[in-house]
Amino acid sequence: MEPMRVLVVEDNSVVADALAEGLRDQGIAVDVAYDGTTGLDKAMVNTYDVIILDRDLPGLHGDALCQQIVDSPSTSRVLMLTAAGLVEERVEGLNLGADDYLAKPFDFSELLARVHALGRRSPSTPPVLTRGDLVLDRARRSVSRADRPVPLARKELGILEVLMSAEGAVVTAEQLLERVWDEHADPFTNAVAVTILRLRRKLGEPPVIETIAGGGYRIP
Amino acid sequence: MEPMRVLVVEDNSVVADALAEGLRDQGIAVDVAYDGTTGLDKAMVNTYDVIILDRDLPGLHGDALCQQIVDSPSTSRVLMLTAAGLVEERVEGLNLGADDYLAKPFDFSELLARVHALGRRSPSTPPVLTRGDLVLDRARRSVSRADRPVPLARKELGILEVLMSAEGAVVTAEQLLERVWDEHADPFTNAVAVTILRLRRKLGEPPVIETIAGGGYRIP
DNA sequence: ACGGGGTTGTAATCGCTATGTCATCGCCGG
DNA sequence: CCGGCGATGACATAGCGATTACAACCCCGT
Repeated sequence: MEPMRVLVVEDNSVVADALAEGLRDQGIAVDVAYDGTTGLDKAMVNTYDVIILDRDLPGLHGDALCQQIVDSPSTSRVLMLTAAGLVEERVEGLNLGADDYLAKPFDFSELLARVHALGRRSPSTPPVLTRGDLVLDRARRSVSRADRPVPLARKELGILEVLMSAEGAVVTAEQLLERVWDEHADPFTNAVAVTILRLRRKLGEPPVIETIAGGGYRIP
Repeated sequence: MEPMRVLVVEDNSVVADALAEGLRDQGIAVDVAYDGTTGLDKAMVNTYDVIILDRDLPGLHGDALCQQIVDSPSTSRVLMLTAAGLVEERVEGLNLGADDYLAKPFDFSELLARVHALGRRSPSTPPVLTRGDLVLDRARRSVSRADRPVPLARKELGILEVLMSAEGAVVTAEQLLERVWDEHADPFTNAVAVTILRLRRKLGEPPVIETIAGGGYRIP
């Protein structure tokens, strides 16, 4: 399954890195931005399920950032971290369109619970993807071809999910790396190629995944 | 969809009525009790998805009421309102079986979010679940396989209940943690794995619970 | 209060397989 | 022929889930 994607925007690098590490331990793909401007860039370019946003940011303030995210076509949910647990702060954040709040200092497990809660609410793509005789049922993490079940490993399923939801468009190996692994993945790896190979084997004949010379894959 | 059913138990009638009104605005069916005894009566007679319970009640104390509700065959979730945000209060409440807590003063939207979160996990599901030769009777808290009774411990039953009501969908270990334990549970525990193991043993052959590599269980 | 069976969580270990690395292969275009 | 890119095969291993053993705890009756 495609992992949940989270962006952490926090200027204190110690906090940011600790958060990122903790979330990654949970199998979440995490990107980090140490200031608001970078955060906004990443939020615009990539697609995240949840954006964890420190309210007190140097440069571009968390409130402004939040508003921009909400106004953008992005569907990301925003979890705002506030310094004090004041009710007024919460209300302000609410008005700006954040989806949840957490006052520092917080318990990591509580943060985790909320991130998952938000991720679950995230507008989910259709539960069942279909392409030709291929069917991918997200809820049961199962794939079948011509009514025959095809057992897949995690990354294989992730790749197939991305390719199928691309609706026939070409997806570069690099995009696959970002979405199924995360942005910190070694750019020189050929893990994608290997996984595509194994995926093709399991899916059998006739071939479903097409290679586009010059760097990309697609399912027509 | 059937509306969510909520009971508010709160002695301050101003607060109680405000809450009720706010919840009704959200399309929730709300009953109100202004003291613990009445609250208990209603809780026993009707079926609620969520019971919002003021801890500090005249007459029958909130703690006692909570315990009675939890011990009863009712499947209602309890959201306890505590006066102070003291950690001790929170821990006590959870030990008594409350599913969540909220410290006064609270933001209404936060209360709402939590009520929905709790309600989501307490569907007014059928009283008897069936899957293959497995039968789970919620009211009697009993399980049988191929007409043979299978005695189960509480957590085991909880897990089985979640899996059976998932209708063949995959449930992640983490979702099980949230629903069978509570949302503040230690995310690094392997309690789920152990309980699944014991559950499998008691259920015998052939295996009912399938493991989906990549983090999940299901009953096909 | 006391004791005991049953229940539950923790931690250590085991075995397996999914996954990544590396080296090689094969094809296509100059 | 050669250079480059993607496919492939072989291998090493990290990490996950299963399992075991144990300790803490809870609830019940005496």
